[in-house]
Amino acid sequence: MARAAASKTRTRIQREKTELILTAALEVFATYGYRGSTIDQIAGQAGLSKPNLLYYFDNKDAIHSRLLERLLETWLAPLHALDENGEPITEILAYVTRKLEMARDFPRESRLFANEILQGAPRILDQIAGPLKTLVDEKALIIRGWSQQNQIAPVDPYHLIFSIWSTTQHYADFDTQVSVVLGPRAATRFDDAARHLTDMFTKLLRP
Amino acid sequence: MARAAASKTRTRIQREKTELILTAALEVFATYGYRGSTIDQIAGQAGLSKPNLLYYFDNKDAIHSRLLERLLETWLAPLHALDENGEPITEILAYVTRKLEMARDFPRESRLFANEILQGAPRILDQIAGPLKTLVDEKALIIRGWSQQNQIAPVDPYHLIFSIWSTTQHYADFDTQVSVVLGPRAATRFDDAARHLTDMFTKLLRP
Amino acid sequence: MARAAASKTRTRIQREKTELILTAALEVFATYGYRGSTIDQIAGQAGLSKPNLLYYFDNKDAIHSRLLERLLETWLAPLHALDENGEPITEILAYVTRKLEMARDFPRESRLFANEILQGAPRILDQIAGPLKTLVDEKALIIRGWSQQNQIAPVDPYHLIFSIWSTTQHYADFDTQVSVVLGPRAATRFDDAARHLTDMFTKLLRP
Amino acid sequence: MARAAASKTRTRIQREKTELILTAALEVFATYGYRGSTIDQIAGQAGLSKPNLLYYFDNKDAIHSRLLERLLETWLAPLHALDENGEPITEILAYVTRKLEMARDFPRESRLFANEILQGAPRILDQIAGPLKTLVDEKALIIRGWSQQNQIAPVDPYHLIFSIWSTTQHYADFDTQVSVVLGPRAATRFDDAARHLTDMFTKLLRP
DNA sequence: AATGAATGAGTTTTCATTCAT
DNA sequence: AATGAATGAAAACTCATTCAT
Repeated sequence: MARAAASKTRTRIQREKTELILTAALEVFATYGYRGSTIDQIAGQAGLSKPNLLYYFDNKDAIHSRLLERLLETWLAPLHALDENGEPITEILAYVTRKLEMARDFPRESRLFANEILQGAPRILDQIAGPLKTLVDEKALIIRGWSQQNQIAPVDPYHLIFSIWSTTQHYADFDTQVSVVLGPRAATRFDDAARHLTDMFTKLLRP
Repeated sequence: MARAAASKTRTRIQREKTELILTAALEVFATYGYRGSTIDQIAGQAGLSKPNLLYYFDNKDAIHSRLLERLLETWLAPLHALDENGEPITEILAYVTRKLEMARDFPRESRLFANEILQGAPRILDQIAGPLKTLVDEKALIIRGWSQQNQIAPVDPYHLIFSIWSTTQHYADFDTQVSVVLGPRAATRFDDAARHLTDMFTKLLRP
Repeated sequence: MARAAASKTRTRIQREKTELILTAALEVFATYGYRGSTIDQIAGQAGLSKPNLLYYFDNKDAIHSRLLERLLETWLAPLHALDENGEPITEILAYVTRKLEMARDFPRESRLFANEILQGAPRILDQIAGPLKTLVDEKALIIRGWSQQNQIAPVDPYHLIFSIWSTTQHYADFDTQVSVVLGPRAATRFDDAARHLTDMFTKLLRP
Repeated sequence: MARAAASKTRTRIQREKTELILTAALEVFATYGYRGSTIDQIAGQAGLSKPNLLYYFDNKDAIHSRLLERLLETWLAPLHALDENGEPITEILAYVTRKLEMARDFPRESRLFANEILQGAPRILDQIAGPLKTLVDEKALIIRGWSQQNQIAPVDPYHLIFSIWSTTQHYADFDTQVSVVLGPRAATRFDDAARHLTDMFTKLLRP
């Protein structure tokens, strides 16, 4: 009844513990997937007891859902920032760069998202079909506009976006493979990737 | 001991049932991940009883491992086929096309692989570090050669390969998202993707 | 229906296979106990398939019971041979020697028996309460007679028999411990034991 | 992880339940052997639910191992007490008596040990080869000394110790048989055994 | 006789969740 | 807020036994 999650006023401690748990859960879920993660693992990672963790969240699913909710905001921010009034190629390349920086700085978020989509997005299909699709449609329209006005080469805006997503997220989601394949060269993988992707998308879009 | 899996001579039934199980397991593992899948699910999918399934495979892990073993062969075949003596751009575009066809025709294999890498490749790290890396190194050398001889534009062969992998596999691994975002346009997603990717990689590689 | 075990006429092959199975089962049961042994293990040891083994014996219990049945005959033979008309001390010492030889030559039989008694003799209580007790009572009477006629020192015949059983069987049942404790001296353990036990029972019985 | 068994500070309940479980497990393991015992049986005997029992011990083997660990201390105590400076025959007879009392008062411990050795001591071979052998070697030296100084008759100290172990433990390990054979006389079996064994070892050792 | 195939009934263990304090 | 204790439901095997050929 008096669950922390339910009360509207949060104490500082409640907020801190909630964050602590979410951070731990992100780490665990991103590595082992939802079913592969146990509450024990998350509690251990957070330095809490299992029942104490469940004092802050109703159940395992609630933690996961909260993570996914927040995720989408962060996730869509770089695309949000794509400015209709900016210089088209600059805007798109900046978007590529931001996405790649996210892969570098938030790989666990990327993997959490990948895990979820891979399994058929059982928990965030609504968000995909709602906010995400809406935003993509909106930005696709802008890109199509640029294309029609010959500011960039003709390109299918949706598949362009998919290419940006996949190439950048690859460095987070498939990092294990990337690092092994690159061997010692892996140290500079993000810089090398930035150069490569900038080159690739520049050539693609130059009218 | 006297497990079917251990005997050297396989009867027809053994071969059939083994295939049946692997097919069912691929479906289940690709959808729910290793930990998220149960032997019961796989047995159900295969139309067998659980103990009967375990008559053919020693345990859950053995099924998964067998799938991954086979997978790598199929997985590397398109890259294997990249011919040093072919016309460079044609060869690379053909590789893109083959990879995209695999994403279309074997999406479950793609997701099985993605699931495994996402979790840190606990079960196939050896294969990644061994055969896969060896093959990539070999083909990267070829691509670098083409590049140095100006047959294709200068390009980092490793990151080129990553881009090909990620953009094509995206249509299998993130199909849920792709389909939702494209809505009715999803019907032609593979053809549209082929056009888009061919365009993109052509522009990237043209000297 | 046409079970081999049920038919009265046995072919040579049937007899041979039956023996083969019993030998294998003795080995396995003696080492792992009844519950710790599996039909697979026994079949493996015998070089037969599981169903083939069960063609000769109705079930696991039947094999075990048959072993125990036979065992008792062998087991009681040395005591049977104790001759009322022999020289008392000689007779008893000869009995000790025969028992020790059995521990040396048939350790698996000894352990099978020990396992069974340890668990409360669920399967051979009848044999213990019947033939075994009858025989012991009979021989105890003889020993008591010798004792009363001063041919041997006064001794409780039952506890004498228990002492003979325990000291000799110890070398089979606790062989693991005996061998470890004796270390290199273990090689001569049966000869040393013979000397020691002969000495001990001689001193005990000398009037 | 957060298993009760792993935490260092034990609450009262933890200590009590742990004892409760070990007592129950001793009863069950001693009767049915390791493989013949189920966690269900032990939980039932202890009046706990199966998962609750597994809250205190990681698994079946952990319970068994703990029992065996403790056992050895108890088991070796009587031999430990054999005093080099005492009167030799008195010391050895006192040892016989203590061992017989243990067979009477702790028959389940005796059977647990016997079960383990019978199976080849898979779980306590180290303890046998280590502490047990060390102690036996030490005491054998003392006995040999007594023997050489003619304080007791010449005797192989190792085989003497085996005789003491086997004759006394027999009343615990083979109690089923002993009781059936003795019939009504079984009531006084430990007193009769004490008299018999005292007599036997006295005669053996008197110089 | 012999064996590949199949299964029901356990048995061990895991784990999310709840209870009591 | 926090935690030790407890549990039901599931999941991964195991194994004696039967079936079909």
